[in-house]
Amino acid sequence: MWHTVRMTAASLRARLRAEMSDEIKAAARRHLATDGANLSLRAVARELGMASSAVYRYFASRDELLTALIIDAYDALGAAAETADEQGSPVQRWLAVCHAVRDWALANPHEWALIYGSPVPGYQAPRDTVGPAVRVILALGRIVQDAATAGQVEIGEPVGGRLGEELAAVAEEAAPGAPPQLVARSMAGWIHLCGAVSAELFGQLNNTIDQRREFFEFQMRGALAWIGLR
Amino acid sequence: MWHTVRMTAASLRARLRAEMSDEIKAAARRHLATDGANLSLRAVARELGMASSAVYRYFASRDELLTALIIDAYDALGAAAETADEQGSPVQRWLAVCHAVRDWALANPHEWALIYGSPVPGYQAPRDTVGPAVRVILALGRIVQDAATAGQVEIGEPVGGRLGEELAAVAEEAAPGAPPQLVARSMAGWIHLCGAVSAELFGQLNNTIDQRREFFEFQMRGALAWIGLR
DNA sequence: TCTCCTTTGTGAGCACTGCTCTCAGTGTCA
DNA sequence: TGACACTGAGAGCAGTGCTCACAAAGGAGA
Repeated sequence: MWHTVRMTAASLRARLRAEMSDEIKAAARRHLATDGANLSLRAVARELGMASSAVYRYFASRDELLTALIIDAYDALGAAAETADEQGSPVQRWLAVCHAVRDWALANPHEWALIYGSPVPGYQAPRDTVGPAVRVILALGRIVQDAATAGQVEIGEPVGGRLGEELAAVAEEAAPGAPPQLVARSMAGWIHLCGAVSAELFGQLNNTIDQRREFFEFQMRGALAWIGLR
Repeated sequence: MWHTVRMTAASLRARLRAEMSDEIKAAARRHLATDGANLSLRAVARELGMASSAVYRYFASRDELLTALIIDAYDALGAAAETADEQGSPVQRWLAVCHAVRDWALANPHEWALIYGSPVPGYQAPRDTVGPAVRVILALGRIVQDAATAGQVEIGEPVGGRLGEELAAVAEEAAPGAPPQLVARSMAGWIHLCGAVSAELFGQLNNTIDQRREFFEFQMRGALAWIGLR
C-alpha cells in the first residue's frame, strides 16, 4: 500500500518538476528565435514570472539549459526523419528523409543552428547528446542497408588504406552488411544534406537562388546518383 | 604645396588610425579563439591597455568590429583559394582549391565559424561583405568555365523550369559561357565543400572518422565525378 | 603667436547579464 | 509535532555593451 502512496507522491513531485522544466524549455525556445544561442536566462525567468535564481533549481547553468534544448532538437529532427522514411524505392525513401530534414530545419531554423551551426566556444557537448544526434544518420543507414541487401544499389570502387579500415568499422556499426564504400558515400551524402540545409538557412543562397526546394532536390538527386542508389 | 602638406598630414592621421584599427582587430581575433562570436570588447580593450570606451572611436559597436573581422576572413579565405588555383587539369585545380579552403579553415577555425557558422541573431550582414564572400565561388567558377571552353567536362542533363532560368542568370554572372547545369552542379560542389569543412570543424566527425584529409578528398572527388570535370 | 576645433583618450555611469548566497515558505515523512 | 527536502525570492558580485561629459593634444587659420 504505502509503496503506491510513496510512488505516487514521488512521481507527482517528479511530474511537477518535469512540467516546470518543460515550461522553462518552451520559453527558452521562444527566446531562441530572437537571441540565438546567447539567450538570456533572466529574460526567460521574467517571461515565466519567476525569479532568475529559481531557474537554477531546474538547470544548473545556462549551458545545461542549452544542452537540454540541443537534445530535444536532435530528438525532434530524428523523429521527423524516421517518420518520413516509410516505403518505396531507396531513392524515394532517401529523398523523403532529405526533405523531412529540410522541412524541419525550415520550421525550426534556430534549433537547427543550435545543433548544426558553429559550436559555442567553451561548450562541450555531453555524452547525452550523441544518442539523439545519430538518429538521422541511422535512418539513412537503414535505407542503404536495405538497398544493399535487395541489390538496388550500384557498388562503387572500394576504398583502400587506413580510411578504408575506418569505414569498415563505421559500416559495421551503422549498416551491418553494407559495403564500406557505400557507407562512405552515404556519409558524404549526409554531409552534403547538412551543408545544403545550412547554406540555405544561413543565407549563403541569398540573392542567388530563389527556387530553394527545387535546387535542394537537384543537389540531393545528384548525391544519390553518386552514391549509387536506385 | 599646401596640398601635399595637407594630404600628408591627413594621410598620417589616417595611417595611425588604420594601424590602431588593425591592432584592435588583431587583439579581437586572438580573443575569438576563446570567446567565439560573443567576444568581450572590454577584454580586447584591456589587452591593448586602453579604456573600453576608446575602442568606440574606431568601431561604432561590437557588431561593426565583428563585421570587420568577417570581411577580413572572407578576404583571407578568398586569397588562399585564388593562390591555390594555379595550373593543371580542371580536376587538379578544383581539388587544389578545395584543399586550400580546408587548410585555411583548419588554421583559422574560429574565423571559419564566423563566416560559415550560424549567423548571429539580429546581425545583418552589410553590403560590404558580399564582395569578398564570393571570391571562393568565383575561383571555382573560373575553373569550370575554363574546363567548359576547353571541352574538358561532361555536360549533364539541362535543368528545366524556373530553377533553370535562375541558374542561367547565375551562370551568366559567375561563369559566362558555361552551361547552366554545369554551374548548378558546381554550386552544389561548393556547398558540399562548405558542408564537409563545417562538419569536420564543428565536430560532426568526432569518434567516427580520423582520416580527415583522406575522407575529405574522397568526398570532393565524388562531387567532381558528378559535376563532370576531368 | 593666439585662438578655434577636430581628434583621441579617460572614467563614471546605466542597464543588463550569469551565477551564488542566504532566507523564507511549503509539503512529506517518521 | 518535529525534522527535512524542495522550491521560490531577493540581494549581491563581477562582468558586459554602450553613452556621456570631460581633458589633453595638435593642426588650421587669423
